[in-house]
Amino acid sequence: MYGPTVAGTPDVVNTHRREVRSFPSQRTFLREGEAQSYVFTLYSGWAFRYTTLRDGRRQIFFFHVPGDIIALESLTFPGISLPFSVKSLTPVTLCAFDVKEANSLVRTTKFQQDRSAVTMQRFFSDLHRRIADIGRRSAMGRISQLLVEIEGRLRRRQLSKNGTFAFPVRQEHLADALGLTTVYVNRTLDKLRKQKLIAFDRHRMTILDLERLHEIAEEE
Amino acid sequence: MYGPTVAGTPDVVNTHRREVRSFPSQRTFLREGEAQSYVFTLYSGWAFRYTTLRDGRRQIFFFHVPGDIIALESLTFPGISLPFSVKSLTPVTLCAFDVKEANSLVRTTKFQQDRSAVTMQRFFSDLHRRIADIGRRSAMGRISQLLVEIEGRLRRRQLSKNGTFAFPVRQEHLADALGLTTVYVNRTLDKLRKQKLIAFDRHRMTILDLERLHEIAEEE
DNA sequence: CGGTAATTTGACCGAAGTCAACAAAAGTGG
DNA sequence: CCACTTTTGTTGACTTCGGTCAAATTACCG
Repeated sequence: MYGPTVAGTPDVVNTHRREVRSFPSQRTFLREGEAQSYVFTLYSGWAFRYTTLRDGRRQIFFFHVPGDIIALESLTFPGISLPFSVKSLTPVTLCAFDVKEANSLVRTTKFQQDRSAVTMQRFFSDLHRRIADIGRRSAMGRISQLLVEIEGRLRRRQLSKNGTFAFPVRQEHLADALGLTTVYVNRTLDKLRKQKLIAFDRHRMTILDLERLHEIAEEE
Repeated sequence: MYGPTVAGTPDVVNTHRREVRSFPSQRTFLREGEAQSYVFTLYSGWAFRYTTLRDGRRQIFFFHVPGDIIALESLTFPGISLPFSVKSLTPVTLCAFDVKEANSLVRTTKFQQDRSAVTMQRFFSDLHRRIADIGRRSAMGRISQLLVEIEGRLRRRQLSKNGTFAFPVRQEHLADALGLTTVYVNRTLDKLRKQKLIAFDRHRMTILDLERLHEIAEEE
């Protein structure tokens, strides 16, 4: 259902795959504090990077969709210990690359270099935007912003058709990603639905009016 | 007053400085969207990276203290456009390095390599922690966490003595960094002061009980 | 079909925001 | 060095967005 992407996957994945690993849904497959000598791309499925506070509260930093590189940072700083864990949201298939080799592959061509620079730039940009969202936007703004971001990322990989895409994220995850509670996420989603901006059932999200949603994302 | 650091500064700064630039206080000297072919170290003074929302709300992502590298990301991804601006909080002196050269210098010795890996690791860790703070901690927790973080960073550079350090950050900046309002930052600082955890006047901060502050930072 | 997990709804609460006035510092020019 | 202005910080009264608690519904799954 959350199958492999084709066009959007960095070529490095297809030409120099090293090792494939699969995990079931809801499995933490990278743990905070570990140092990685591998870099992973998410071949199929969704995952998220997160941390857990001492009393169990959780903060989700980022949702990973098919085609994403999972621990980007260790690509350029192999051996650093990660400040987050990564957990699957659906069954996932990962491709593992030796950091050294992945690096030399990326550096091979100007095309690959630019492509990975763009990837990095988007990632950092999304991460910073998330901080601004949580720090300075209302619940409406945050949720809109996240939906717009994810729709865009999926679209580039042909995983969103007319604003409709598979969305295996529970309201609890949205809450943990956006600094809200599930109850309030629910009420806010309801508001977006009643305003005919989005439609969804449990597994499928449709953005009905991207332009207005984007407007709300920016203004609220 | 916010003078140069000695021991904590990456050696690369002292041995291969390229160009020195100075800016007055309150000057935005790196702008969002620009691509940098230089990497900067903050030789003296404080600065912060931030973004501004359409309606003027501001989110501060990170405070930079003397000895910090300013746009870390462009060290490994030269040419990416930055998702943030950087503004001085005091008069600052920067050392600019050509990215290419800085990189080859860093790669020269195992020592330098490890050192810059640790720097990166700390930076990413602080950035992720900030997200978790804003998303999941109370005002008390957020402010405590930030003070503990900054005291630690300054101490490693000998800029904090017995928990006392120069602190040219206005309450407005704390608010914009932590997703709060100045009024509430003020009340919360007052609470910390009344609990004898910190003391401060406008330019100087003293942490009176680091252990308990750290406890609050983790628990609230 | 029955049990568990996820969503939805209602009633109530409180942490943090808003608005506004004032006080204390810090510049600034004469 | 002092009046004057501007920035910051402080405090009070009141509001609100989002949280909490708890009880339905509704979806999923074996």
